Formats: sequence, structure tokens, C-alpha cells
Amino acid sequence: MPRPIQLRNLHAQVVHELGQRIVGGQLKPGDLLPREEALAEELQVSRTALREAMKVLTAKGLIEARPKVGTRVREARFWHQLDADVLTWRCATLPTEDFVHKLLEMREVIEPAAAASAAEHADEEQIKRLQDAYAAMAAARNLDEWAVADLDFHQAILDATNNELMVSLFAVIEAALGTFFVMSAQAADDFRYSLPHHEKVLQAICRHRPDAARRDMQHMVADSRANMARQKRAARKG
Amino acid sequence: MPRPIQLRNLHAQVVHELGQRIVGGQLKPGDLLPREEALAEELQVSRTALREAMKVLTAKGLIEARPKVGTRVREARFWHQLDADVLTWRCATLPTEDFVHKLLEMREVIEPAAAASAAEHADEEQIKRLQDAYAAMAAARNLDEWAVADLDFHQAILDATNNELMVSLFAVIEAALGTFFVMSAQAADDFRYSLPHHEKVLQAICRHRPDAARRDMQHMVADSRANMARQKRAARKG
DNA sequence: TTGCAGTATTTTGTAAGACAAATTTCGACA
DNA sequence: TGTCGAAATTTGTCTTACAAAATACTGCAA
Repeated sequence: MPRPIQLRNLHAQVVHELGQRIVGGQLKPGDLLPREEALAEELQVSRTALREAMKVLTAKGLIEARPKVGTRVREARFWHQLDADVLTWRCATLPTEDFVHKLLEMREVIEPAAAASAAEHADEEQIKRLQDAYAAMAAARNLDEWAVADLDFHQAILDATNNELMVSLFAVIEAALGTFFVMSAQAADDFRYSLPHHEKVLQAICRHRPDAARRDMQHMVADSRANMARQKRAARKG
Repeated sequence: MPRPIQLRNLHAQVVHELGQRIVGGQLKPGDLLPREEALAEELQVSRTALREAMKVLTAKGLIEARPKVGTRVREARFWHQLDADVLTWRCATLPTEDFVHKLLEMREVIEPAAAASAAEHADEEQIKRLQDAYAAMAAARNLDEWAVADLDFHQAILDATNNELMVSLFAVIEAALGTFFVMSAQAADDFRYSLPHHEKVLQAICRHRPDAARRDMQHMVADSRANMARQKRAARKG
């Protein structure tokens, strides 16, 4: 008996439901939502709960409400694309090739710079955490364990920059790596292939060598891109 | 007669008011907000409007509500630091030297990469817009006109990457440039000093030279950093 | 027929009151 | 002293009512 996904709050569920409809393309920019009373009835919630959800979606730039005229879906250029929820909704279905490319471009920009900054600013505790994450990757016995440890590793690097703006970009890295994990789930045998790349980056950061850290991270992401392309070809021949 | 700042909606005003109190440090992480009924009375709004505002602040990661225990201000590491509102609230008062440094670090990461990507991906219309923005900068007769055109120029570059994730980083650039404009408001005589830098970047993008665009943009941001340091020294002595 | 003004209508915005659900706290009892 | 259960408090949800804003329409006059 598949019970419905229980998010903590009712309005959180509504946010998720409508957000997914919009970002997923079921509701298109320019579309007019049903009036609040009708939509509330359709979703089986009170107008109060619905409105709390709508305010959140408005804050994410997805919709725009005006008296008398109604509530419209905004153009995609107004969406807060870096918002963790928006990214999650975009990756809910397997992302398009185009979007995967954009995620990779972001990694290529963010991660080498973050690695360099981390090599410069990381304190001992942060380096310890990085080492722990690496150890967990080395010890991973399946793709799931690897994925958790890998995310931890990359987050630890962002944290080690000691720049909270950089840290907030983790949502993007998470989306990119998450997509990659899903795509490589089929070929799950050699999930540890990138461990040497991680070790190099780890060493460079431990030794406080920004340039080396940047270069090694560039290699890691470039390799990741190549691997993704390989996955794609395999999937096509499939 | 200074009328209160009229944001469109009541709850938008409440979002602004509470958001500023939190990000501005008047309410600190761990602090417990008054219960909804009391806070609503303090702010002279209904509980309904207050709750719509609280949901927005929750979505921005600033607060966390739980039944019986109340609503707490979350630790800064959970705040959505890239959110345009959060950035605005942080820059509402003149930012700390530390934060200015972090904004500059972000510019150094984002803008050279964006310029390179723009040189690769920009279409004719996007280049036209970039040229228009440059022309407006060249024609600017005061710091205000310059600021508008400058923001336009940098946004046009992000748009020309044709990567909506990159475009969403404009909120960060806007905060960084905005802070810079405020700081250099005193020495408003040579506000056009960086025009040659902009011209070089423009040319590189027009000619589709990614490497040149990256390098020239690096120079521009480095120069901006040097100028900021100069402002700071002047402010200390002055 | 066309333009304008004023009115009607529709939709979101705000308020208020009641009750449900969750969670902590405190007390009773073993 | 420990554990279980009841009470109290705070957020969560629903309902109803009305205010405000903006469009659409209607009728009048030029």
C-alpha cells in the first residue's frame, strides 16, 4: 500500500506539488493557475495552507499573483535557479542532456576555484573532515556508500573556503553529482575509478598548495565530463 | 513627512522587517521569536499575514518553527546566502571588510569564467545588448548613470553564457558592485576609470575569444580589488 | 460610432476565531 | 527512582467574512 509522501507540513506538500508541476513543465510560463478557492479544493487543502505555499513559490520566483487577474507562472528567467528545491525539481526526472551540460559547466567554474581557496584557508579541523570523507570513499563497498562519502568530500571542500557564499553553491554541486550517480548506476562496477583524483586534490589542500589543488580539481571534473559522455554513448547503444 | 516604505503587500513588509532584524544581527541564531499571536500584535498585522511571511523566511533558511517549542532563528550556515533578499539585507548597512572580501572572491570566480563562456556562446542579439550597455557606460555623466549601465553590462555577460544557473549568480555580482558604488561614492570624480577594462572584455567577447575574455575580466576584477583597498585606506585616513 | 466615466464584478489580500496536532513538561503511580 | 500518562502550550489547519485592487462592462454624451 503506497502511502503518499509525508512531508512535515501540509503547505510543504503543496509547495512540492505545485513546484514540481511548474518546473517539470506541466504548468508553463504564462499559464494562469485556477483561482485560490478552486485550487484549494482540487488539492484538498484549505485556502490558508494553499496561500502559505503560494507565498513560498512566489519567493522562489516561480509565480506572480495580482488581484483580480489571478496567479501566473513566471518566465523561467525569473526562477531562482540556484534554489535547492528548484534544482531538485529539475532533476526529479532524468535531466536533459542540455541541463547536464550546464551543471558540468558550473562544476568547472566552482570546484577548481573552491579547491584553491580551500588550500589557502582550510584550518586543521576542516582538513580532518576532508580526510575522513576521503577515507569513507576509499572504504565504500557500493555506489550508495560512495555517493554519500563523495558528497561529503565536495561539501567539505566548499566549507573549507570559509566563504559562506561559496558554501551555498553546494546545492548546485549536489544536483550535478546526484545526476551523475543516477546516470552511472547501471555501470556500478567501477564506481571508485575517481578515487585517485580525489586523493590528489586532498593532498594539495592538506599541503596548502592552491595552484595544485585547482589544477587537480580541474582534472577531476574534466574526467567526470568525459565519463558522463561515455555513459551517454553506452545508454544510446544500450 | 517620511511615510513608511510601502512594499506591495503587508506580508512582504513583514518579510522585509523580520529578515532585516535577523540578517542584521538584531535577532541572533538560537533566539526564540515571540509566539505568533504576540508577534502579530507587535507588528500590527494579523496572524494570517505574519504566518505567510514566516513561511517565506523559513524557505530562505532563516528560521525554523516547531509546534509547542516555538520559532527559532537558525544558524547562519543554513541561510540561503545567495538569495537576493538575504544579500540585500546583508548589504543594508555598509558591509564589513570581511564580507567585502568574500564578495570579491566570488567575483573573481564567477566573472572571468562567465566572460569566457559568453565569448563562446553569445549570439548577435546578446552582443548587441552588451555593446549598448558599454555605450551607456561611456556616455554616463554621473555615478548613478554609470552604476545602472555597469550593472547592465555585467548582467549582459551572464545572460550571454546562455546558462541560467550562471545568470542566477547575478544577485551576487549585483551585491558586490552595489557595495563598491557606495564605497566609491565619495571619490566620485573618476568613476569612469574602469572603462578601458570594460572595452577590452567587450572586444574579446565580440570576437569570440574565450581566453582573452577570461584574462581581461580577471584584470578588471583585480583592478577593482586594488581600487577597493585604496578606498579603504582613504576612508581610514580621511 | 466612438470615447469616456462610472459602476459592477472578480480575484487576491487581510483579519479573526475556532479547533486539531504535536511536543514538551510535569505529576502520579509503580 | 523510573516510567507512563495527562495537561498545557505552541504551531498547524480550517472556515468565514470582508477589504482592496484591477479589470470589464455599461450607458451616456459628443
